[in-house]
Formats: sequence, structure tokens, C-alpha cells
Amino acid sequence: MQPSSRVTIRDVAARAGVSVATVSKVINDRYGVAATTLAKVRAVIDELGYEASLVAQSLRNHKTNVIGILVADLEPFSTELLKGAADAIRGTGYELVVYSAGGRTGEPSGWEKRYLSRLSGTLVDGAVLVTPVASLEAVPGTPVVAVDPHTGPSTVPTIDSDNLRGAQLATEHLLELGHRRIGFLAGRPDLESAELRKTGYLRALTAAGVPIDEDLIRLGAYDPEVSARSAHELLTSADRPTAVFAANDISAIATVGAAEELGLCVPDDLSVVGFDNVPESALCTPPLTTVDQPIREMGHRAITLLISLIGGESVQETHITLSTGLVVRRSTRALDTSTKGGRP
Amino acid sequence: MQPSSRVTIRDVAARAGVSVATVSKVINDRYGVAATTLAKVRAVIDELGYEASLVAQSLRNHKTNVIGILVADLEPFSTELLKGAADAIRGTGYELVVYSAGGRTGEPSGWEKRYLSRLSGTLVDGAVLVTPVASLEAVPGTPVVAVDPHTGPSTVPTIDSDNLRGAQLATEHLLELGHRRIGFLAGRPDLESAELRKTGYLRALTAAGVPIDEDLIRLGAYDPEVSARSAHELLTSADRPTAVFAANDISAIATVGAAEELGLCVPDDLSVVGFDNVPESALCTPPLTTVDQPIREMGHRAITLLISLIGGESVQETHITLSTGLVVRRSTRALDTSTKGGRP
DNA sequence: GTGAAAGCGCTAACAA
DNA sequence: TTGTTAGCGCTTTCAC
Repeated sequence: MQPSSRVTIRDVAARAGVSVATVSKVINDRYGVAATTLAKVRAVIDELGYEASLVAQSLRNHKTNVIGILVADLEPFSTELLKGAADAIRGTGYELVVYSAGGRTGEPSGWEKRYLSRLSGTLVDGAVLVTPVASLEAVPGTPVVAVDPHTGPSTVPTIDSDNLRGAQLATEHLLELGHRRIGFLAGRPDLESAELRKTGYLRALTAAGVPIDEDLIRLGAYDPEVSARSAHELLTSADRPTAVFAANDISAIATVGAAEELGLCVPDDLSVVGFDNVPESALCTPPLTTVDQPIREMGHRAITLLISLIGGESVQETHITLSTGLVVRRSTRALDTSTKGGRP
Repeated sequence: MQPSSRVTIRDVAARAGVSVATVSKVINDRYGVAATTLAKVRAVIDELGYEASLVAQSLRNHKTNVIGILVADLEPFSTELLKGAADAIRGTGYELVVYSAGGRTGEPSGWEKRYLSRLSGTLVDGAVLVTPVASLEAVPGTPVVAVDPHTGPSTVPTIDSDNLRGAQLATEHLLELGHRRIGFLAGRPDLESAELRKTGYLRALTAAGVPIDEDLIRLGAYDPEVSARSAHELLTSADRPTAVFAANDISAIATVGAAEELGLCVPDDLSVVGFDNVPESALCTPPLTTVDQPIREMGHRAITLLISLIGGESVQETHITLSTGLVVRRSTRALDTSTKGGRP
């Protein structure tokens, strides 16, 4: 008597004394159902609390009105992006489902392709990929947008932020404050975005006529411990930098920590600029001057672009780069030449 | 020639010159396949880049190894919770998929039930519900855990945090600092958690022998504007409070803002305590003293509980309340009777 | 060791 | 207006 398993269209049909086809018509508001039948079927549906199985429907139809977002993991960057995506999806008639690979290592870049194949043509009408490496070629039949693909130019439509320009802004800011010995904590060398940040740093220095000092460039690897170690080396070196530009916020926070340990005061003794990957960067004491990535807007744009693609619209701009800006907070200061840090 | 639609098991079978049944056996590592056949099929699978359709599989099998999290919207609270859930899922063999209703209004509480029915028995083995109102009775056949169900005791297993105790802690903190006129910005009256916070406030006052002044209790409704207005009224009233406890962080931040507008300095002229719903509360200047909800841990516990339930383990504790703590930051201060705020 | 056939829950022709 | 039928992609007996 107790329906331990799910109520199916057949249960409804049997109870209402009609065929499953008729029930299907009722569910989908198709024409050709007598008013009395309609009412009866509706009543039974309510009575049984029937809901059509999304899975069976997707298997049959090939349109699902669901957009998938594939993220490598649910961490600050991706969750921030999700908020933007959620904003964008509102009122579009699409639903959003997020698939998290759970930060699994092991499969270097395979899971996104696997997942996409398993879902495409069935559960989702299109997908947004937020994964470290988006090397996949366009998947046949399923529109895809990659967000911040950390690898070089790809054939899939893309949303990213202007890492190059952001890094230039950061470096120029420090130069304008009078700094000449500016350290750089690099990101992960395998990520395109990290390389762009480095390029921006180098380019700004060169443009200002400041010679590149390789000793001022260390690996931060977006990792708190690696960054702390590198920052420590940097700050205890003979001719230490008076400012540091860190390729992401984790590195920047680690740098502030290292400075404090050495008794250096930020920003009085050392200026620090970070590059936002998470919205919480400002939590740092003192609040960090950072390059601001419009993470939420990236999520927003990814969804709108994808929806156009699904709709079959011919989109001209398929590689969108959103601009970054510098947010000056209390971790940078003009270089006071009288108390300058080098050669104490 | 170009397979515009997805590669199916039939394509593989045809190409390998075997039946679909054989391919299925290969995919699922079933016994009874000759080594040569196995190799050939595997080769074709690789060649064609075939992946089994998750949808078709779930329709057939009834175990999916997928856990669903249903959230009303992707906002700071839910995304924070997701991080905890993602932590918990790691290494369990389950995948996580998040369904967002996109903050749709209109359907007061219907969508969660609808979605759950549409997914259960098919796409997910169980679900975590993070929705304002979790009034649904246990769904037949699908284990469910509700997080922070804002409605009264329900039959479904539950994870929440100790709103009552947290509110008491906050109020006691202010009392210990010498405050007697303590304002309260209430949350949404329709939410159980908000009412508990109010009860905690009242109880602490009563326990301390401080009479309740209804004029000090205003509606904040978890809304920045409503809160700002109420805070303004509170702070411009004849005998204004020297401290305010706000039922959530949004209200608390609005209170600080209102105080600043009136030229009141926090914490010198007014102490403010908030109740965390998001991790960013500390961004406020000055950093807020808040009641800390272990949001991530709630997500974590929800998943582990759900997995036990799916596994059919008999779980004794199905209503778990995680403790809250007070985090004292720079928005509260002992009442200096010489500069006390009332009757200036 | 392999394949034909039934069926998961649903929809869309087409018949009746 | 209604029901019958075929089939979406897959798994699983059960013959061969």
C-alpha cells in the first residue's frame, strides 16, 4: 500500500482510469483532452503528489532547460562566480545545476570532458566550465563557455578578466608611489593567467625604465606556505624590495604575514599589492590594495553568453575579457626616501 | 559523418562489431567477456570518446552515487555551506550536484518538494535541503537532511546552529560590559531561527533582571534598508540605547552605518553585536563583534548524516544543533558611565 | 562468450 | 478525444 518507490505516470494513469499518453498530455498541456478527463487526471496527480521524473523526461526530449556549471571544486572563487551566475539565470526560464568534481586530483584534466559527455544531450542544454584547465575542444552538440581558462587560446567561447592589464596597473601604482625595487611573487607557472600577471609586472617595469632584477622574482605558486617562504627570502635579502606585488591574494596575505614576523610594518616599511581571487582579501590587516577581478560579473556574462549560444544566436564576441581595476587600500604607501628599506 | 549528437552505446557496438550488451559488460567490468573482445571494445570506446549517459544509467539503475543539494538561492550563506559540503563529500565516492531554484519567489515552499520528487529515485540517492521553509514530510524512498530549517520541529533529520544560545551570549556580553539599554533589531518573523534569536535576547535580559522595553525592539527583517530605518529611529529616540544586538549581520552593518550618519562612533558611543549569516561580516568597519555560526561545519555534518542515512545505518541523532560562539571584535566596548548615551 | 529482448519513465506519432 | 505503439540510452536476465 505504501508506495515506497516513486509515483510514476503509470500509477497516475491506472488510478485515473486513462492511458499514460493522456496523462502525458495533461502534464504537458497538450491539446486534445476533454475537460472532464483533464480535471480527473489533475485531481489524481494532486492526490498522489506526482511529479514527472526529470531523468526520464530528459532522456526522451532533448531539451531540458537546465544549464550546468562544472566546477573543479567549491572554493571562494567558484562560489563567488556562482552568485553571479545565479543572478544571470533569474527570469530566463533556465534552471541552474552545479556539478562539483570535489577537487579531485588524480585525473589531471579528464573529469570535465567526462562529465560533459555524460550530461550533454541529456541533462543539460549547455554548460559553463570553471576548471583549471579547459583544454577541451568544442563538444559536439553542446554549447560550452569556459570561464578563466588557465590555458592558452582555445576554440571554446571564453570569459576571463584582464590579468595583464591588472598586473600592469598594480605595478604602475607602486612605481608612481616612488618604488623602484618591487618584488614579485609569481603564481602557478602552468596557468595562463598567472603568466599574464607576470608579463604585466615585467612590462610595467620596462616601460618605466626600471631594470628587471631576477632576484626580486620568486615563486608564490598561489600557496600560502610557498609564498611565506619566498616572501621571507625576499625581505631578508641584502637589498630588499620596498614593495611587493603578489600574483594572488593568498600570496599577498602571506607576504604581509612574513613582513610582520620580521618586524616590518605594512605599509610603512613595505608596500604590498595583491590580486583578488576571492572577495575576502580585504579581511587582511591592513586591508590590502588589490587588483580587483569582477568575479561575479564573469559568472553573469558566462551565463548570458551561453544562453545566446544555446538559442542558436550567432554571437560575434566569443572571447570576452572583463576589465580589472586597482582598489587602493591601506597596504601601500609612497616611498619615503628618508626611511627607505634597502641597504639599512 | 560528423556525429552531431552524442555517441551512444550503439555506435560503439556497431563500430566494434559486437552487441550493445557486450559493450555494457565492458563498461561495467562484468565477467564473461573474452580478452580480445574486451580490448577491441575498449579501443573503440577510446577512439570514439564514448561516455555512458548519466541519465540513461540512472533511469535503469536506481543507485546513482550522486547527492543533491537543493538551495533556494546561491547567496553567501548557501555558498559558504556548500564549501563545507564539498569538504565532506571528498573521498566518499559520491558526487555533489547543487540545484538552485534561483531565488524564485512565487512558489512559497513548493519548489523543494517538486524538485525532490523529480530527482529522487532517479538522479540522486539523497538530498540536502537548504531552503527557507523545510516543511516537507519525509519523502518516501529518498533520504533527506534539512539544514537550518526555519520552521518548527519537523520529521526530517536536521542540522542547525544554536540560535537561542548565540543570542543569549551576545546579550550577556553586552550586559557584562555594563549596558542596560540594549536595542534589538529583529529578523524575519516567519523564520524560526529569527524568533529564537529574539527569545535569547529577551531571556538574557530577564535573567539579568533588566526590564524589557518594547521601544527598544524594532524590525530589521534581515534587510539593509529596513534595518537602517529602524536603527535610525532607535538611535534618535529620546532615551536611546547604548548598545544594539542585531539579529543578523546585514542588520548589524546597517546599524553601524546609521550610527555613523548620526555622528555616533562605534564602539565609543554605541556598541553593536551582529549574528553571522555570512563570513564577510568582519569586513565591516570597525570589525563586528558577532555570534559565529559554523556554517561550513553545518554543510559538512549534513553530508555525513545524509550518507549514513543512505547507507541505511540506524542513526540515533537526527536533529543536530551545532554550537555558536561569540567573537568579540572592535564594535563593542564597556559602557563608560561618564559618557553614557541616554538623555544627553 | 555473446546477443536478443524486455523494460526503466516518459513523449510523440499515429490509429481508433 | 483517447489509446496503442515505438523508442530515448542503458542494463540485465536468459537463451544460444
